Amino acid sequence: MPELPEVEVTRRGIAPHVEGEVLRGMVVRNRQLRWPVPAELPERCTNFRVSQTGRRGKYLLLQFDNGTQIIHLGMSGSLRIVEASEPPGLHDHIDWVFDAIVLRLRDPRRFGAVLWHDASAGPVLQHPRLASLGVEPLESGFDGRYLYAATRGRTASIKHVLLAGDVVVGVGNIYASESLFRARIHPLTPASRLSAARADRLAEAIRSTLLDAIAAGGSSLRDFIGSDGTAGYFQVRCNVYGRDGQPCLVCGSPIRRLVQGQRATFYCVHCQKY
DNA sequence: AGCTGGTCCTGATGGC
DNA sequence: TGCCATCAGGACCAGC
Repeated sequence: MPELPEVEVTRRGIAPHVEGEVLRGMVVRNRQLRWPVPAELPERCTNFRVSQTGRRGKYLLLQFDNGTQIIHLGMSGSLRIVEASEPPGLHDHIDWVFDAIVLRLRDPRRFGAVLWHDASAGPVLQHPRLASLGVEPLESGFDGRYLYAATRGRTASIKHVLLAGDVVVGVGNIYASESLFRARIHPLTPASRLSAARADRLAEAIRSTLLDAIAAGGSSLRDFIGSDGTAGYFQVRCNVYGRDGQPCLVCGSPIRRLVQGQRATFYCVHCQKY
């Protein structure tokens, strides 16, 4: 579930509880996430202070003075703030224990990850998982001009290129469909065929779609903390995603579903053009 | 049984 | 031929 907005809302939700706090210990009940949690990770950070939280794409960063924990929520991960006395549930794999609260990771499918980047290895953005990521969609480097240039020579569909993450990060399967709907671009359009004007439209659609979703999630932050972790996930009312067969909210034509690269794509046959 | 929000890896393909 | 970027598919896992 977590795409960029959910990760950003998670970051904002946990930040007031962990930034500036000293990590007193970690409880790793199951190391077998996407990659094994490094055995030395807890001792590297215990009794170190979280200087700040950060985010790169869908990766959440816990920065310590001696390095950074890199957390990915995968398909089913969630973080929440709980009381130390709250017993862990099934799939609650990792606790970060602070003086006042516990930060707890739940991840049933275990596609998530918790990695360590030591400060001695240089800036965390040079970590192998982060080094080749595309630009941040909500930062100034992302605009129509960039998107246009970055899609030249890409024969794959624009939907596929958005999901690939090497051009722009953070756009997952839901928001890819939603952004393409807002930009009125058919998901099967070859990326290289986007005109400069349509690249402008798409870049703006991606920004506004993600910002709207963050705003919607931000309004549920109170529920996010201390809940079962799922309340922090939200969907802005989708225009197309999951609405196969239902009428387009703009023109009334039926929304269609197709499969691209084993992922479902939803679009309006009438509003979205090649 | 088949579907589900992510993304890494491998091996194949194509352009220069 | 070799190198590189890109592409397509499979893999990981649990819950509904």
